[in-house]
Amino acid sequence: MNNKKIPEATISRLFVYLREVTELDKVNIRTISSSDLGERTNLSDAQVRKDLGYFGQFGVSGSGYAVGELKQSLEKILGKDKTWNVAMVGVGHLGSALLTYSGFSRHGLEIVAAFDTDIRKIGKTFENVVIKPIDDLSKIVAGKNISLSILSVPAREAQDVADILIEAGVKCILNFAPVSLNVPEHVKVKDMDLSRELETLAYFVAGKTNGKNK
Amino acid sequence: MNNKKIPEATISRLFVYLREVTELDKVNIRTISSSDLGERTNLSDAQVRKDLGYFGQFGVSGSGYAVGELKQSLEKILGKDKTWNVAMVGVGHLGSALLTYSGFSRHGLEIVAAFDTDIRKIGKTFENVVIKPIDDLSKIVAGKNISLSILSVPAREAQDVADILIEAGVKCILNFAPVSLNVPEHVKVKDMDLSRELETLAYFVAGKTNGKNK
DNA sequence: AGCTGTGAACCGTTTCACAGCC
DNA sequence: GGCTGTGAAACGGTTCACAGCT
Repeated sequence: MNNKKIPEATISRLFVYLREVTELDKVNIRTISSSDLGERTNLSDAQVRKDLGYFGQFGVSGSGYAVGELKQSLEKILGKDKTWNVAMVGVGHLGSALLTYSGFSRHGLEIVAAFDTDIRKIGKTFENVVIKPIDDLSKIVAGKNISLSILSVPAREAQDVADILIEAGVKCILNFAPVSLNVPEHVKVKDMDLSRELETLAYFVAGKTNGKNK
Repeated sequence: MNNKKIPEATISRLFVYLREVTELDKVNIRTISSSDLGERTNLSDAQVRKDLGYFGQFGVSGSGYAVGELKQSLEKILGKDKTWNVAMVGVGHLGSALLTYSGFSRHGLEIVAAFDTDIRKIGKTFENVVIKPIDDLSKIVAGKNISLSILSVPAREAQDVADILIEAGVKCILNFAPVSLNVPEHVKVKDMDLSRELETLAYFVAGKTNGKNK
């Protein structure tokens, strides 16, 4: 075992290993080595072993990891026996697309509430979720014990809405608004700034390639 | 000056500084110190100075950075005088939301082509972009000199489509499919695995908080 | 022989701390 | 006095390399 601090990147990769191992299990592959698993996930064998090593020793020297066991262990570690209630704030193009995205619930993430300021949207239903006004956010988030949220409101409203979410007890924000949110220590934010990510990628190939002068 | 290798994280933050400086410029603030800029972006003053330092010395000791100049310098560094053609592949809920998202073009990213396999979608138009079959991808991507792409197809199709994109000359993929894509050295991929990001956030607050047992 | 688990080395990035400039 | 620019130190994470298990 090991009680050192576990890198966030390791946790994130654990979900990737679980995904892969689940596939292997489906096709009845019983055993996988760190190097094979690394190849399937574009990671090094050492990386795979080190990541798994944080949580104990479930490999077998000489043969690798038992797929079924590894799958179960990862599910346990990652809390796959739980479901999470998620609040969605901002039901524009992106927000409504995410509301109808089935990928979340497949991973134990249930969007159980959605909010918007636009009166024309309030009362509408997407995938069994009724859009409510932001004024109701506090009560609903507390009542449904929601600690995860997705923020897809326009940039200028993002900080205000984040404040309301945090005040209501939300602990995590997946932030699609292109702004730097100010949040207290105990709240985790992950920025999903699509334009910025794409521009950053572009920067590194810009030499060889072909943006056009305006 | 400085010709050391520049971290990707630095480039990504440069876009954040530019965003902030653009706001400051709008409200006629003429000067900003590294610590003020750091506060606005939730970064340390040292981080701000080091990032900017990679590209020369545009600060003024004792008073800080001239907002207008810094804005221009950042625009130049980041190639904001260019526009980029982007191909969108997979026009489901998410893909069509992204097609109608105005944030991209505001940043010089023009979605100039969109593709899908679903015959019912082909020929439809979103924001002046006509959906074409994947079979036409190669020709169109080459013809329009497209080096950036957004991949929002189902997981099982993602690798095949990525191969086609790369074969056609695309250099960057913003990947919304929850799979580890195999790509050659010269192609850059940024994974946008929404469920994984949210689950990873959840993991770190799971102790204190309240996922429900299934 | 094959493969894991893990200290140690390495590398990239961030933070510190201070000399130098305005 | 205030703030930049930047080497040096610290940190965090990845890769190496090998002892030990099966």
